[in-house]
Amino acid sequence: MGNRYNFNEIELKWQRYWAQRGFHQTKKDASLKKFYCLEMFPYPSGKIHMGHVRNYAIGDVIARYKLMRGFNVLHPMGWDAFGLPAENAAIKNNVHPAKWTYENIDYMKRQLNRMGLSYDWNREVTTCSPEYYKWNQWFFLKLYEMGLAYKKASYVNWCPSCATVLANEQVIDDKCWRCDSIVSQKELEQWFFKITHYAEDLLKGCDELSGWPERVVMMQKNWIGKSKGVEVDFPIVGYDESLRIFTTRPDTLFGVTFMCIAPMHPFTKRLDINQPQIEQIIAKYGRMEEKEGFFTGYYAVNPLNNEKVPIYVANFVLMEYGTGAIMSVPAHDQRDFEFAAKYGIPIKTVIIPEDVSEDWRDGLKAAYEDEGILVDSGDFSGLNNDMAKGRIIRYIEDRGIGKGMVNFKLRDWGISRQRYWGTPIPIVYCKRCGIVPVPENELPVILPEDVRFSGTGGSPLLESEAFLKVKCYKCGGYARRETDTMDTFVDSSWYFAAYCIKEGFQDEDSKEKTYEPIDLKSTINNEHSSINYWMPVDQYIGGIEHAVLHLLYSRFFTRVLKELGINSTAEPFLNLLTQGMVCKETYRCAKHEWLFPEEVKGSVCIHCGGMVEKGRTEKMSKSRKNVVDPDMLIQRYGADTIRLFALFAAPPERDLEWSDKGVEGASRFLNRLWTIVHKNIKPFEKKSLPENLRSLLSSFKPETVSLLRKAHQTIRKVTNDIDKDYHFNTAIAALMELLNEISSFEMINDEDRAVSHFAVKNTLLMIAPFAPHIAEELWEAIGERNSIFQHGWPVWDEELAKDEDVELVIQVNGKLRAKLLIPAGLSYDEAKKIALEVPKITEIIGDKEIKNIVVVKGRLVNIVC
RNA sequence: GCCGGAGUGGCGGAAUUGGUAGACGCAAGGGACUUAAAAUCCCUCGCAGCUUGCUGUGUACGAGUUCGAGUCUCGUCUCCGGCACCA
Repeated sequence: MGNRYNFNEIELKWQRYWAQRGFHQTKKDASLKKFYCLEMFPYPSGKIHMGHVRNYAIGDVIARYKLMRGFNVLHPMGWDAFGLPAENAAIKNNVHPAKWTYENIDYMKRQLNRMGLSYDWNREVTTCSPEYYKWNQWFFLKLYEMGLAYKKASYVNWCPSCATVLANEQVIDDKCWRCDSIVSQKELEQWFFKITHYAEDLLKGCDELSGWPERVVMMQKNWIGKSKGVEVDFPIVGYDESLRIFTTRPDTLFGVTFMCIAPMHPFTKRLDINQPQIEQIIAKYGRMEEKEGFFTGYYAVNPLNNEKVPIYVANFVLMEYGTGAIMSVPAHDQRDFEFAAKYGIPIKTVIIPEDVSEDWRDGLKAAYEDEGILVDSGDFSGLNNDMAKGRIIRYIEDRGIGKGMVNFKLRDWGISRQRYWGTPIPIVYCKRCGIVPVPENELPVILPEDVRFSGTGGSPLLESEAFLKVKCYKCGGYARRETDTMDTFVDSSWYFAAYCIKEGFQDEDSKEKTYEPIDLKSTINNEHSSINYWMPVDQYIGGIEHAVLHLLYSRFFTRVLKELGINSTAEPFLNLLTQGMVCKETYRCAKHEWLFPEEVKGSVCIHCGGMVEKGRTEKMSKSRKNVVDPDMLIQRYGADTIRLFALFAAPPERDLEWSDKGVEGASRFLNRLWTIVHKNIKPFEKKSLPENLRSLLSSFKPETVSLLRKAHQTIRKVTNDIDKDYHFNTAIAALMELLNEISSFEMINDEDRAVSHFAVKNTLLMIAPFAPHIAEELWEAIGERNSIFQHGWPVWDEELAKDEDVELVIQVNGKLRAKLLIPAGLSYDEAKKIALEVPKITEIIGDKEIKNIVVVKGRLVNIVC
């Protein structure tokens, strides 16, 4: 590697330079245009992985670019530091979660700095520190006051392996999102945040998320899941009560042939119903393979046509949605159809297709769920079913047997976790006073450190007498502390606001005073607060895996912030970039499962000699043995190369296939840049372009003009590519093209040297956000004094970027037949004339009659004959 | 099943409002330098055919609109992602 540049030396040099000068700190001047660039903060698991590298490289380019564009840039970083792995490590290695976590943070912070990321570390937040989680507790109290935090007994998702409760969002295919264990149902007393209070608003807000990827917005909408319908009461025969159901299909009410209630519906306990059968259904809950149920022995009356219909218990009816009871219309609902077929329940058609020519009534094989005309539906017969919906709802409301209703799939957010390493919930239980919140001035409730980690399940907090025993804040009597901690998603639901405030004052008039690092209280009703200055986040960057969980919770919390008068906007993230995964090819052998590439010789497993099958490229993961270690790469190629490759190999939102050879390519490019600049440092001493450049242009040799033009075109292209959807890959490609032209350019006279210098200077400026260290170093080498980032982003001259000659494409009947260079700006008629004079074209046309000639100015002529 | 997104060389990927398909990079082949290798530099590179410069063909498949379609419309297939008994 003889003449390669010493990246290690220069990268450390500039990292020191930036750090010593506080280069990445924000300016405390509220009159400046701000740009808040945020990447999802990592969980301090030990080391950073390639996904982090990609995420943070993308964010760093944006932050540095905006800095060069003159924005006051907030680019912070922190640690999502509470969570289960720390506790598991404690059990396994007998090390306290705090120690484990902070050591990991130290290591990872060094790694991030080694990448040359432009973070303002003064604003670093660590969620497991009391200065941070105090405010989680403060939020809890506020939500409790607002009636948005409450406790209730409910069936919850229970992961037996993690010994904790999971939110609905954390259950994937009936399995724990973290450990893949089958999740069961367990009845527990839990704290909930009433996110459903904002269901309508969160849904409406989706329309404002124009800076988000469409599919993420769609996923949020689906998750909130609004449906409009009607609730109707069906009187139970021989009983003084009604069964209330919810339906979105009031138009099918006349086709009801049975009813279904959830196994956990209150009626199943109140009425005399076969309990063992219910138990059986509940046991299989969550893992049901087919529709099952049984007849309760009771009947209900359809209030619309007074028909008597049987009531079933059915496993597919959810207690948590609607009323926990449904009307069943097998003719027009596939699910009901299957249930009816299985249990021999009659099917009654009430909607027929408008085109009745087919035999719609005979041998129905599936439910008819499309539009049509109502039949056998009393006064509503003959109506279009869609129109009938509204009328039937009105009829129901007029008769007082039900009312129009909106339902959401979104459930309240269960935040209780039976774990140690999280924020203690600031509540005590008093025999006399019941649930008593910890008063605000007693915060934070500190997580005790002197606990043991046995690993036998259950929270270690239960064993800490000092923590557990407490005086009631109301009556002074004996009380017990809540031992559950909060879901760690609470921590990440507002950290973006914490960054804003960590540094304190924004301007002198502000009444905001930061007596402690994150004082949310001081910002209440202060429109000049730093939160209001920096929020919302202008660009948020992270993985698609948070499309519902974290992003939805953050939107919820930001609404609470707004209600508290802390923040003035309801939406936290203006623009969202969801970067793709980092993938790599995999290898597997029949005996030894997944293999590291080193374990494959030729196409044979080195352990057993068996044939190795090349697996698909998959997301890098330890289990697939296809990870590459960022430390190793930085050691071998330097941070600039890794960053450049991660940005060049694919557009940010797409998956990136890792390629060792591709990294070599990026490295080659930077080395080429290095040698070309160094080769030319002497000639560059004669450097400035003449003032009257344009008038001199005609005296320059064509190559010189061409390089000048290329430089201006590249500035235009790179700027547009970054501004428009962050197309870094094509921006880098354009810079490569420019460097190719610079390298083949021969300098003969002073103006050549000046133009070449101009091209190099701008190449460095444009490469700076991508590969900041080498850019700084070469910037210095060509004689510039200040940091390259203090220089503004280059601007192009539209005149100089204009092509002199353009290639005119001549088509005959849409087929490419000739190309020739013509001066730019020729008129239609001139272009036409030139095209018709090309010998080859006249030959092709021959004596055919020309029917039409289409001219696209400066591009092509199409002769139709 | 429903809702999204995507299909372009050996590979990653480029292609403004429809206007030269394959930018840039990787891999491959050839050459220069070298005792040799590495590094570097130069040339070739969608496929097929031959007269080596041209002709034909080509963006998952089939139609259509258009002077002209990777791009627009309809249909089909495949892949990926999300939701999945939500009444």
